[in-house]
Amino acid sequence: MGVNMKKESNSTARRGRRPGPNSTRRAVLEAARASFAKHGFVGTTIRLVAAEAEVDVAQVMQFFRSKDALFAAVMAIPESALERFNSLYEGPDEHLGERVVRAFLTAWEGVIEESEPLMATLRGAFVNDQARNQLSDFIQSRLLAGTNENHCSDARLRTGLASSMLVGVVVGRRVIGVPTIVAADHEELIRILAPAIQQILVQ
Amino acid sequence: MGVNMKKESNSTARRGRRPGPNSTRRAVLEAARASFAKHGFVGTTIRLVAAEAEVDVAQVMQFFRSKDALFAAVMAIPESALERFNSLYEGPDEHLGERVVRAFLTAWEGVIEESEPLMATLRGAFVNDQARNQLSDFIQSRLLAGTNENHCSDARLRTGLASSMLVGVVVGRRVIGVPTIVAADHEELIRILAPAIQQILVQ
DNA sequence: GGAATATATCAACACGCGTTGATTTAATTA
DNA sequence: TAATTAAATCAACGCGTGTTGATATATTCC
Repeated sequence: MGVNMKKESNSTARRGRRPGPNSTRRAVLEAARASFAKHGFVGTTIRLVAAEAEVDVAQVMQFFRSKDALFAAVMAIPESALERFNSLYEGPDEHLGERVVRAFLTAWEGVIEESEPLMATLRGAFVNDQARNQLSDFIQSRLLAGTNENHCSDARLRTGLASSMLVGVVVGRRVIGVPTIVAADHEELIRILAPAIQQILVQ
Repeated sequence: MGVNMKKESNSTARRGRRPGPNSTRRAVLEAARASFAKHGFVGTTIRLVAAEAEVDVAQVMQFFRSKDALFAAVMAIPESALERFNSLYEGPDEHLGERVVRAFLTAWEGVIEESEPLMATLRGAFVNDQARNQLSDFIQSRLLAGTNENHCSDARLRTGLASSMLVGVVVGRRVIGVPTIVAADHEELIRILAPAIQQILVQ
């Protein structure tokens, strides 16, 4: 009784084929991440992900149990993106706005392993409840994670608004594709946005 | 030869039943507007729109030719919303930011006949090319329409960014539903956002 | 009345989707 | 070798979708 030990094997190790290098699973995950980031949740089909990863359709369902589970595996916000926001409040207060804008731009437009899950979450937030909650948490509390002051409701609102506005800039650049905003480079954006974010955050 | 004159009728008016009060068409349009605004383009099914309007499915396809055409008819940004932005530059410059924020909040959260097409366009921008272009134009040039100065590229970028950020706030409130941002009322938002938008617009 | 036209209803098509089951091949251990 | 287990492939199901055609019922003009 107790735990389910099959047969009389005295070894706890399971027998049979060990999981291989799992290169296929990773290929599926990367194809899915790219597709979810580019086409959104409903615009992504398992069949196309499978084709992109050069894998059978049923294989995708065997690794991940469903399309929702596959999406959940993709949109897990990577640690590297979260850590980017943890040390924002260290440093001179008069440059807080600039540090925040830089952190956002780097997270959303840096290496694809970091930005694609965020884009997938953003696009999915319009359709998928889990993505909506995750993005809500990100907007609400990412900028608050670095500070250890008492968060009066006004500070919570201010950080939430600053995050929303920067997400709006990302939407303008990478979803809607407003030409003028797309054409601007990071330093140009920082020069204009940093003072405004600064004003919102520190009153 | 010439124009197509049927029979020898000397009257250009067509015979047969004249279009009725068209109450059904309007009911379909209102149901579609609400659904596109609430559930987005892909989340809206013609069958549900027809059911909501208490109309047969094929009727919807008879009035509007396709789902895309129905969506196009819905997301036409109403004149009242556009006019809201035409007189923004009349008045003291030190209150420009406040006027802009007020115009956005009123357009996006005022009466549903005005805000629903905007919400439909916003949600559709993630899937539909036409909606994306329309929203891009709105973000790019709505704030510029009121001014008659020479638009240096810097001013175009600044107005585009201000619009994107305010769209981001709307996304946070009405799409993602960030609790703190949803809970804030208009005056609270204006108090925090107006100075930041002011700073972006007038440098 | 009778022709002409708009409005409304019914049933079905073709397609792509997520998902499932059966089956075969490959790798690992007793 | 033989058993065990994972990886991979094939074919299909059930469902909901946008869309279409045939058909019946009103309404308007000659």
